[in-house]
Amino acid sequence: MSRRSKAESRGVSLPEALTKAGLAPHLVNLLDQMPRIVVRAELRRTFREPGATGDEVMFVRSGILSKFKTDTSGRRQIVALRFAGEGILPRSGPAEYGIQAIVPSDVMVGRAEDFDPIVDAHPELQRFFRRLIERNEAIGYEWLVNCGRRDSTARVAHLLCETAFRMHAEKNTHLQNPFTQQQIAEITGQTSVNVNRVLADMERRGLIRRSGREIAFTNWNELRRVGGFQPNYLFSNPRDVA
Amino acid sequence: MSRRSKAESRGVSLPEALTKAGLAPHLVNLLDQMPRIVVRAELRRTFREPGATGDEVMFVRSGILSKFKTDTSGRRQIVALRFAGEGILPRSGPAEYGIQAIVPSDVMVGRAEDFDPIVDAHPELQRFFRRLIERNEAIGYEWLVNCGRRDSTARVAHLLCETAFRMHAEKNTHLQNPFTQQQIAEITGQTSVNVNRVLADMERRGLIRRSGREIAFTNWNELRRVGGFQPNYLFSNPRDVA
DNA sequence: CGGTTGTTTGAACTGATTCAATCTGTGTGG
DNA sequence: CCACACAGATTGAATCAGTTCAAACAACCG
Repeated sequence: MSRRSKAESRGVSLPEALTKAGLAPHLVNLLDQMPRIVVRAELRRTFREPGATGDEVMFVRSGILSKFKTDTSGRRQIVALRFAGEGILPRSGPAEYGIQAIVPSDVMVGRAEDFDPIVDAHPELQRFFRRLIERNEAIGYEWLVNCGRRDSTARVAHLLCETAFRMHAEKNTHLQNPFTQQQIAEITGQTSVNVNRVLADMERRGLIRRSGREIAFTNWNELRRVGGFQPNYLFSNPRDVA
Repeated sequence: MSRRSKAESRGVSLPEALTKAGLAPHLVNLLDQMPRIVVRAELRRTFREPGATGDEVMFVRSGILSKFKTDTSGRRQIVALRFAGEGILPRSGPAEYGIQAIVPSDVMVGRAEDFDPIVDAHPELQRFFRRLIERNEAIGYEWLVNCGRRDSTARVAHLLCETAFRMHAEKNTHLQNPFTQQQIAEITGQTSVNVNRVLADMERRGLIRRSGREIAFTNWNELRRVGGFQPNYLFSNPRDVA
């Protein structure tokens, strides 16, 4: 029973997510009535290969998807994450990146040919999705700062803070950490060995406490400071910035 | 005479750029008739502060603009570039990044309130700008791979290749390098001291030859290989991929 | 139980930073 | 035309953060 309840109670429905993001009810309905299928993205299996055509809309009902690219020497870099309630818009050509699940995920997949006409017909929808795109752009820029300018501890700290925010971890006291250390390495541009040492160090310094995958934030403010985490960039709507 | 001809002959007109990017003539005209001003972005002066409202469209007539962010400890990271013929679309809220010129640049600035209604009214324009946005996204992802996964030599080599492409350097034989070593460092996430050593090393290895700011590609293929540069991500239109 | 995935640890090494000094080219004003 | 200022490029030495390689350990699952 526990597995089933986890997969479903944790899920985010499409209308729920769209409404919370500020979309008007009649437009929510319009999108909700689009034909689509629900696909399970399994662990350790590539969901979409790099180069796959981008003629799909995706919505993450539960779990987490990652976009990744692979260096010529085969080293993998995760370039974006999509948490439950977030999505991936269609592209006009093939995607340069692949898609893989971080944890087993339920993904709603619709066709671009159904999606695009609806959006074309409603300027309000265009503005809505433009805001989401802007948010993703802002996150990408922040990740570049993370990889380019922060040291290894700060990078991990920043990722933990961002993840807690995007997963709506309750009051930032603890986080059911979804990542393996290898995945943290692939996001923050380092090796899993070093991630391990960084996490151990953060625990020694009293920033977090770990038991299994669960991470307790024993000193949230200090963790934010260490990671240089300023959550402004995560709010797609200017109204939301406190 | 040489200075004047450089500033003007190198400039890219808006209709020229839009047409080349595949936009239909009547839509090119529509955008070209928008009210706008031309502003000179000076060197070493911030053109737009981080947090400035994003209610402007910009088009780079000549020169290069950079988007940058600053870490909490004050270290600067350049997160995107806009070469002549490229632009910056309006945003719904304040921008998280600042804008600064890499070299003195002429920028056409229009108002979002003039721009948005035109785009709203023409689905073809929406598709057009969506493709440009997708291209910028792809470049951002590639930069993440660069910072996260490649060593310092590869990062610089990759940047040089990308710059040669985006500046349409003739047949990839040489490049009027627009960057200071400090700027290369701010793009590739390292220190200017190391960039200096990397460039010297690349010259020693016969990949490039330098005289002043001019860089000659003495071994373009090897430079590409070292930088892991696969230019696919730079083509906004799938047709263009050779 | 055996197999697999992920975590932890150690030791050696290396790539990149830091700090500091020097050098070069260019533009400015006297 | 020279002196000076200034931005940028170059170099050296010391240090350090992060990688690499290798091995051991823990947890989980069929």
